[in-house]
Amino acid sequence: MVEPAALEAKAPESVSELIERLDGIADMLPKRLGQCAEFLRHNIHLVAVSTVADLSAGAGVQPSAFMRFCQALGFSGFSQMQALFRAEYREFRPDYAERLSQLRTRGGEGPGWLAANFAEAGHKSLVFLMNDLDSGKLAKAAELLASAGTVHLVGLRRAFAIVSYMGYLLDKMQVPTVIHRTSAQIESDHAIRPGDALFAVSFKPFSQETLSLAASVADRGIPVIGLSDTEDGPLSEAATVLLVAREVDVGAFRVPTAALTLATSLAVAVGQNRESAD
Amino acid sequence: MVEPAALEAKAPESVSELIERLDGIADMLPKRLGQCAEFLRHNIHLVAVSTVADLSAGAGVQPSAFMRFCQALGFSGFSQMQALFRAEYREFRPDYAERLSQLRTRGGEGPGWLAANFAEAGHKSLVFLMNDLDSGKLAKAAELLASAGTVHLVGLRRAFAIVSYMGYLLDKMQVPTVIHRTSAQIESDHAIRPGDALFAVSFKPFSQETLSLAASVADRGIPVIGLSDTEDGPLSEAATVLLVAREVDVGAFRVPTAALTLATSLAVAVGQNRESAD
DNA sequence: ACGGTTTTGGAAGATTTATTCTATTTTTGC
DNA sequence: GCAAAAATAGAATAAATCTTCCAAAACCGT
Repeated sequence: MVEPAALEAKAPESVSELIERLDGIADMLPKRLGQCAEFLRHNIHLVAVSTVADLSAGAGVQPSAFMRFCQALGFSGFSQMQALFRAEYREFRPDYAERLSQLRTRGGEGPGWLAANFAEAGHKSLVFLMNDLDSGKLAKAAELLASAGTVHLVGLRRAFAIVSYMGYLLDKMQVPTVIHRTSAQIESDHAIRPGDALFAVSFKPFSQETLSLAASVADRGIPVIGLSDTEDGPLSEAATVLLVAREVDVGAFRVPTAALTLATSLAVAVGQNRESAD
Repeated sequence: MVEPAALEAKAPESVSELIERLDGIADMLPKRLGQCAEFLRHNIHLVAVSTVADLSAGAGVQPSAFMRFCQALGFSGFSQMQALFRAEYREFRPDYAERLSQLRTRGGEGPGWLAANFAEAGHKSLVFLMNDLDSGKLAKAAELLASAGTVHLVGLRRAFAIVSYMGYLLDKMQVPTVIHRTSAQIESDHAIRPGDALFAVSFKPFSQETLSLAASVADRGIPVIGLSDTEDGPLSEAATVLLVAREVDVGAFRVPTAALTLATSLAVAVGQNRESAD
């Protein structure tokens, strides 16, 4: 490889910059260096805590190849690249770990300890969300809801909080929205008309009412967007698009962090889609 | 220092275990080793990405002192201790960074990008929560709610999702609970009686209805536990205990991740307090 | 204040880890 | 299919990092 001196002259100064460059040159990299790029793409977080030997082994190349890869990225060597990741790491979690471990060890019970556990579970849930998220599905869901006349929301028990927050957001963005099954049985299913869409939220153990509403609406050919904590639950049959948000439990309890994050993203996307359509 | 051979024989096998041992021996450590312990307590997250030279400099001691410190903890040396942290690091963020950066760099808009931003904001909110959390206040709040006859909840607009999830949890744990201001104005403030307690949630811009309910209840000498996104808002006057959960915004929007996590912790703590009181 | 014990600082030694070099293989252009 | 260029593997070298050692200092009980 001939290095285009002018172009690669300076090393990336942040991880984002690095990834940008990585994507830029990934296609024109020779075989072994390509392996390095591929491996890095999927294991970029390992750089901060690994040696070249580890990483090159992971990528299935010789240490020297990985070395050349670092230089192709514009670094003087591996160490300079690693320094970037270590710096970012130090910044990203100021002293959360400290706080967490203090709360965790001091006693091992009490509300503070609980909060620490829920917070840690929340972190993990968000990680899972980002790993599993199918942004194509999310985009499709946003599209369906954006083109609906009225957005109908349904979700009971633990799912109700999700639905109510989504209702709040949609209303704030002036999207016509109705939350179903709140007070008694007043809201008739017939309020959901062709041209509308239904957003149904249900987690294990599924609430029969939500499922049957989703099923009957789907039968009438109206789009149903589902949100659940599993791919293959009963919602998957009725739903045109099924979004999944797994949560990490703390004992018998959970905070629906991932679901709420996903639902909020969806609501905002719907609002933006509508706006640009006007 | 004489090492009590039998006791310190084996090295900690997890970070929690390490911290436990650290707290156990912290008091009986000589000066320099004590400095190491103190520094580690506050910068424990640095171990994964630093050298002994870095850490010993941070603690203000010689590298050899830090070395002895590691051994006092039961490790063969610094490397063994560091391996622990690196292993935990690898687990804790599987490949979230990868996912995030992919979504972040690919395009820079669309629902997937939104979700990535909200997820990142969620992480930060949880970090702030753990840093700012006053576990004494949280315990006090749990105590007040646990000793109340009926727990009354109020929160409108964006706060309603928090309140409804908390209501769900408390109900599930058989704590007598009422959510106020849902359907019309039917629920009279007079339903809140001496011996009860009110949990009021309100974020900027504050909802007048929530505030006035909280104020009138507080006037009658009934405990009010507040949850807000700021320390010095109008809720601080009425509230016996005020909990704070700051959230990181994404543009004009936010996911109430921290507030929901805090509220859930509180609800579970209340449930546990009640149970043990029965 | 003294002798024994513990702790410390600094430097020397051992080990791991990063980096470079070169012969060999693979690819590329013609 | 051949020559030139590029890329690679593996070993050799250089650098950094960890670890041990020991003389000097601080501490402690008497």
